[in-house]
Amino acid sequence: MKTKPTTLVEAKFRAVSDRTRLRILNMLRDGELCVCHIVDVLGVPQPTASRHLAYLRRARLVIARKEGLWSYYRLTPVRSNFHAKLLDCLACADVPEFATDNKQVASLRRRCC
Amino acid sequence: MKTKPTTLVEAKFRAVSDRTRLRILNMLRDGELCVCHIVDVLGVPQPTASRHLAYLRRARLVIARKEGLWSYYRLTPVRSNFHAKLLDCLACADVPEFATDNKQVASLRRRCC
DNA sequence: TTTTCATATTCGCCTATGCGAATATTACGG
DNA sequence: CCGTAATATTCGCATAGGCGAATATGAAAA
Repeated sequence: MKTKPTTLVEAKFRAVSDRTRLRILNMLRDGELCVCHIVDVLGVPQPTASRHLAYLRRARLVIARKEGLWSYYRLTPVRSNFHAKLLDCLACADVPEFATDNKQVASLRRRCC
Repeated sequence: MKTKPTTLVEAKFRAVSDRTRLRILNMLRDGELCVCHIVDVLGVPQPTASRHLAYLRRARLVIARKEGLWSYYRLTPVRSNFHAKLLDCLACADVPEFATDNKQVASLRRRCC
């Protein structure tokens, strides 16, 4: 078994090559959110969101924080030039769902959850 | 069958989530190369390189130019902000093979092929 | 401790895709 | 028209990963 180990670069790129995960990362750009809100905005079953969040965690793109029953996710602090540039890509990625997602997130934040 | 259509953003990210394709894109950053040189530098079978080049073409990341028996590939001219940022990511991606690839490419170019 | 709520993981199925090997295609020389 | 060289595509197989459904985990409440 001589499978070449996957680099973190590849892992990060693969992580952002899925629509749902792109939407999650975009939602987190303005700060942390709890899983239940992410589920609401995405409109997907909770296990689906959880699986994608785990994927993003493995790629070191998000970090989770526990508080009682709730888990809050946020973007991992940028430590490399590559990571910074990758987030720049997100900022100008043309994903149809971003617009409505952003509105819903803004609305959630206004209700100060 | 209600499969959501994949956006070009996702396609581009998926295209760069493979080591071999990352190496190809990196090699092309300084200008076009013909397939046989790409094969040599990568050290993979010709059909493998060809398949990855086709993948990159579908994602609109590279363009091919035919000249007699040879095909020359180069990076697609940047037309979107996203595309530009994505290439910026490549420039600071930490991929082990880049260093030696760059040396081999530089050597090829010096021999003015 | 039993229940309940929020989240995470597992399972089964199906598609996407990587790879080696074989084959097809295309263009040129003879 | 053949043969050959350069490149592209196809096939068969194996693994990664997406999804729905079911289940597990973990913490707070009763």
